[in-house]
Amino acid sequence: MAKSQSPEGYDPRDWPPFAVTVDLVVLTVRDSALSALVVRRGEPPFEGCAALPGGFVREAESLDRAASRELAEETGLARLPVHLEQLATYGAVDRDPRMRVISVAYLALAPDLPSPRAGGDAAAAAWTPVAALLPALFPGSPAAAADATLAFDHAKILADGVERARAKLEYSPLAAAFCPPQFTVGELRRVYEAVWGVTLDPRNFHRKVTGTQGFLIPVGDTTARQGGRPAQLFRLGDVTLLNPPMLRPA
Amino acid sequence: MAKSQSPEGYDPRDWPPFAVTVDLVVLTVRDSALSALVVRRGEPPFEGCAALPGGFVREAESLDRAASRELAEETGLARLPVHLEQLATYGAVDRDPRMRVISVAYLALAPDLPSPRAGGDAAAAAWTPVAALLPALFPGSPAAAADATLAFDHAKILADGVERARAKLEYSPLAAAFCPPQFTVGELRRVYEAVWGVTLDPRNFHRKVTGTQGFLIPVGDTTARQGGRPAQLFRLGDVTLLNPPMLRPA
DNA sequence: GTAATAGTGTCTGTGAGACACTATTCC
DNA sequence: GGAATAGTGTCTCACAGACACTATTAC
Repeated sequence: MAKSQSPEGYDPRDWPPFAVTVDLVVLTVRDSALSALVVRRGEPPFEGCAALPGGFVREAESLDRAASRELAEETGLARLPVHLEQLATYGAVDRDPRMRVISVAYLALAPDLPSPRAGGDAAAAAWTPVAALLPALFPGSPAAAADATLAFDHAKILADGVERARAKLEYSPLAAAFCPPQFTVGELRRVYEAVWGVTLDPRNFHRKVTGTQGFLIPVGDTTARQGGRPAQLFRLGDVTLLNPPMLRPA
Repeated sequence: MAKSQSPEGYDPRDWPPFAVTVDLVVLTVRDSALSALVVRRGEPPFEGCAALPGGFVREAESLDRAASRELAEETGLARLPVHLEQLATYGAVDRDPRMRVISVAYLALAPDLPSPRAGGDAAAAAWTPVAALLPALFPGSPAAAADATLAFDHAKILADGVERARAKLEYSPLAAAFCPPQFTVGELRRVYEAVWGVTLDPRNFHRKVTGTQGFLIPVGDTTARQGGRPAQLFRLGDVTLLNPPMLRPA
C-alpha cells in the first residue's frame, strides 16, 4: 500500500482488479460426527462436486459482514447462535480456472440445527460428515465416497478450518458453540471427541472440565437426554481462555 | 463462489472490483528489543506517519509470492533466511479513505540483519521497537512517541502479528527464526524475553529448552559473544512442534 | 579478587492419565 | 437384576517454577 507508482493517489491501472469472495467452513456435530455444510455444484467447473458455500463480497460491505450475510443466506436463519471468525485467505493464481479470485475463508461453529436449511435457494446446503470429505483427518474412517470430492481448493480450506477448530478447543471454551445454551458434561465431551476424532476418558474429562474456573456454570437442573443417570445441566461461563487448557491426547 | 447471478459463468458486473494488497509485519530482535520494519509515509493520507511495508498484488502472482517479493524489495535482500506466513486479511470498507482495498497481511520473522535495507527504494524501511509503536503490548514501557503513530489499520495488524508470534513461540521452534544459524541458549532466551516482554529464569529455561527432544542440536563448538563463561553453540533441530511446549508465564 | 554468564541439582506444587468405585436412571 | 450414563477418589508420573550451587570467562 505504500508503493504506488503515482504518489498523488491511486491510478486504476496500478492495481489489477480481483474478484473477492468469502467461502464458509460451517461445522457442527451431528450424531457424534463432525459435519460440514456443503453445496452441490450444478455447473462446470467441478460440476457435481461438493463445494463450500460462499459468494462475492459486495462493494459496500466488510469481509466480516459478507461472511455473516452468506451464512444467514445458506442456512436460511437470520439470527444464528454461531461463532464466526476469519480463517485464512486463498489466492493461488489458478485456483479458479475462469478468473482470478481471492477467497477469504471464514470458520463458523454451530450447534446441531434442527433443519440444515429451510430457505429457498437454488443449491441446497446439506450437512456432510467431514470424515467422508477428508478421510485423512480421521484415521480409521472408511475411504471417501466418490461424490464427496470437494471443488477448487476447498479440501485444503476445509482441512485448515478443521485444524483451527481442533486447536481452538484446546485453549478456548469454543466447544460450547457446538452445544445448545444448556448442555451436560457428556454432551460437551462428545463434541471434543467428534472434533478431535478421539475417545476421551469420561471420568477424567468430567473432573477436568468442571475444575476449570469459569468454564461451566451449573444451572441447577438435570436432564436424562441420553438414558442412564440424569446429568447436571450447565451453561457457558464468561472465560475466553481456558486455564489450564484441554490438551489433545498425543 | 457458488452463487453467481449468471449461472453459466462469471459476468464482470457480478463482482465489484477490489484492489488487493499485501502488508508485511516483519519482526526481528535488535538489542534485546522486539522491532518491526516500518516505512515513513511521504504523502497523504497519514502523511508523516509510520506504516507497514506492502504493495499491490500483481495479476499473475499468488498472494504468497507477492508477500515474498515485497519482503525482498523492502529489505533489499534477495535470499532472506526468514520465516514467512500469512497472518490475516483486513477488509473494512473505510480502511483506506481513497478506495476499497483488501489487504492480506503476512508475518515475517528475521534474524537481526546487519543493515535494515541496502536497496534503493523511495521510502527507506527502518527497524522500530514495537514497544514504541504499541506501548500497550509491553506494560511498563514509556508512552509512544508522537511520530510512532501507525497509518490506516496498521496498528491492529501489527498487534495481531505480535500476538501470533508470541503464541507461535510457545509450541513451535520459531524462536530460532530470530537467531543466526548457530546460536546459544542465552541468545534464544533473549529472543523469548523480547517477544513475550518478560524475563525468564535462565536456569529453568536452559534445562527446559535443552531437554525438549529435537529442538536444539549441539554443534560442539562454544562462543563467548556475551562475556562470561563461553556457551555451547546449537543449531535448530528438525521438529515442527515443541513437546512439551514452552509456556508463557501467566 | 569481582562481575557476568553458563550450566546442574533439588525440592515442591500442579495437573494429566489410569482406573477402582459409587450413584441413578431405564429396561 | 443388567446395561448405561454420571460422578468421585486415589495413585503415579511429568513438568513448571523457585532457588542453591558450581564452572569458566573478562576485567
